[in-house]
Amino acid sequence: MKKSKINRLRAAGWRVGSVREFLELSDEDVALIELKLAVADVIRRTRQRRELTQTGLAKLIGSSQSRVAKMEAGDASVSLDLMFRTAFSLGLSANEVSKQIAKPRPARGSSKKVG
Amino acid sequence: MKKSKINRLRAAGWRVGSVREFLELSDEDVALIELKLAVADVIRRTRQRRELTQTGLAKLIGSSQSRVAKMEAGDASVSLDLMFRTAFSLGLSANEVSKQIAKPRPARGSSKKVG
DNA sequence: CAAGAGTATGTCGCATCGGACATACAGTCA
DNA sequence: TGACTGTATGTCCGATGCGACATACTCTTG
Repeated sequence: MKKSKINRLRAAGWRVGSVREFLELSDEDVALIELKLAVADVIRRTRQRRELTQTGLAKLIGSSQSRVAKMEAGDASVSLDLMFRTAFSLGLSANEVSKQIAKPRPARGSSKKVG
Repeated sequence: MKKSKINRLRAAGWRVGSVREFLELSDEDVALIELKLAVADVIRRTRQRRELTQTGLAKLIGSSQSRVAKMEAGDASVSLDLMFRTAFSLGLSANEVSKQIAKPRPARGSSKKVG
């Protein structure tokens, strides 16, 4: 295993910095992961705003609910290509996605703190 | 063949709209292709600004010159993941990439006109 | 012209991605 | 409690991406 579990960790509230040395992650890897997580968040929020279920979105993009779930979880098995394509299917433009990403999101998951 | 040749066409100076009906391209596909082409441009310009050859950049990202060439050509065999990772390796941040993309680039390739 | 540097194109084998399916988990309602 | 809806997780296998290599093209320099 190398980057198969990173997203899980990060999604669970870990600060990336804390696992970076432990796993072998380059700066670019970290940046890419954070980008994916940001896009994942945009997708989830947009889907919810559109009042779509994961299943509904899956149908919209010609995929399955599990893919959507993984996508929103920032799972390593999902590419940026699929994420952006999905965002576009939700009616977002590239610029809109960019703006949503730039904007700091309200720190979800405040429970599992890290020392 | 479906989307294997699109980039070539587009890169050769075609307006995407003109081939859209001919090939079976959804709006999302088109948006994704344009995004890739935009990122490709950012990469090329940044590489040149850093006075790197494609071979040099390839070494930098642990890949080969041919990959870099395809990447900058917006070839369909290159993922957004690789492109962003490359942009990050060049020292760009996600926001910097976004800004570069937003900014309209100066219409490269004025030779092979269409129509 | 030759030689070299830089870039482009095509292909191959292996690794990863993606849709599908099964199944588990979390909430809600009666 | 059971039934139902929505979400998460794990796995399979066909499809696609990637590094590598060969090779061709484009310039420049001599």
